[in-house]
Amino acid sequence: MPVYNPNQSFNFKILKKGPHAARLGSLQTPHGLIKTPAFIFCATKAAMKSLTIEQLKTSDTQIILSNTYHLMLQPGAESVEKQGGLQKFTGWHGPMLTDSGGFQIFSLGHGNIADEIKGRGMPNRSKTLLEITEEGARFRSYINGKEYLLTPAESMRIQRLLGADLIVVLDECTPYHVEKSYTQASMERSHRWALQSLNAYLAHDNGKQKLYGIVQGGVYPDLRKISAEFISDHPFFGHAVGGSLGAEKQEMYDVIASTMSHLSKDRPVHLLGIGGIEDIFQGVLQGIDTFDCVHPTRIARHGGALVKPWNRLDNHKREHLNLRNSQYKLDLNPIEPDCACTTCANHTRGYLHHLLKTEIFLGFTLIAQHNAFFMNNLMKQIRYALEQNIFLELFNSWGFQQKP
RNA sequence: GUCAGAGUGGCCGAGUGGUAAGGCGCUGGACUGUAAAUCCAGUGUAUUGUUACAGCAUAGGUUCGAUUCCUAUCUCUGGCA
Repeated sequence: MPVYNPNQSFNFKILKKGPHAARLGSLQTPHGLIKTPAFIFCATKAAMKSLTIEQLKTSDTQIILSNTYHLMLQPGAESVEKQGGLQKFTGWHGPMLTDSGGFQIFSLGHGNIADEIKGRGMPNRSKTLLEITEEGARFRSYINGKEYLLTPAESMRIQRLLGADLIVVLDECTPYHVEKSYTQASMERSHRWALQSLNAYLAHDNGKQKLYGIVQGGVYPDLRKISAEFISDHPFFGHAVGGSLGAEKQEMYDVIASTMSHLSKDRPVHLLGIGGIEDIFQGVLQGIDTFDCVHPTRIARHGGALVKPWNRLDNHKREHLNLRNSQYKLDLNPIEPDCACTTCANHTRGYLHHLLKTEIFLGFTLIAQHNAFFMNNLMKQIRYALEQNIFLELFNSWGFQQKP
């Protein structure tokens, strides 16, 4: 595990170029080196749900992220700062990223992504996003009802106190079901917020953090071009691709492709919120360097274990097994026979099924550990393939076809 | 033995002279910058389904109609012997 080195500055190197826009790289931070392409696990409230730091290390995790919004409400940014910053607070001494709260401007107003895309709204839950103005976003705390105004400068201040290596500008993650005119106006406001974030960041720059600018523009190629060029034109350390990526996978891949074609090529690029297996392959092919997603850890808590295509018994549409299903009750196989994780080494599907049915937390932990190992191993294989010039062979061997 | 109370779907548990609420369980599904160990749907039998037939311990009875009222029986719980 890398140790914090204040003299170690940031840099991003492209070590090798792969097919299409794919690239192998390294991202140096004061808390350690991240080999890219890499996956960032979500420890939103400064904790990986159901996994310990030790278990994260065991599965070769490189970097985790936490969230400005959640930590602002509880325990408060000052509290984390007084306790030594996120790394000391969590016990994770490797690289970290914090999200700006921009996604909560979406999720606390519209619910989760699937619900918004499918038009299901937010059943049984009142909106705690009160309004979005030029100044920022006003929220009502779901903990104590107190109102908060999150502005670009405030997000930068909080992220500075939290102390992650990589931080991102405040933006609005645009929904799918809005008019193009809304997406455009939102994008333009996010651009203004990006500059305010950048200025606030530069005013207090202490060399310990680097800032990512976020590309918006929804599913519209012309807006993505404008946004990508805007972000590229300003001195952000890295770029992130955010906002609505569409309702279907092909639409997402098209949005990523059009965005990437207009971004400057020398900075690290993060794809916000994406972590499906195929999505990662397609993203890498388009030049994405880092990904983050709640999916591997969330589905683990719902009984979902990630599996490679050749280990899926019947349903090839889904990238995981639902171990709650009765078909696994007496299954003596591990989640995957060819997996080297500790869960697969020691436990059968039948046992994991039992843990899920009896609601023993260990079940979530064991599946989450498999999923964490799976994701890190996937990225490892991708990096190896890029290094050995066999990325497309790997890509094809997993059953994916190049899109678009 | 006697007195009292109680028997409702796989389980718990409402309920009432007009055809059994809600949980749990079970079976699936969803989940992509985490208000998510959450949410959604189905769950007596037969048919794709409208529908048909069962059904509130068991057997009778009263009634247009009984899970509800009456009688007997069985079982359980508690008190007294």
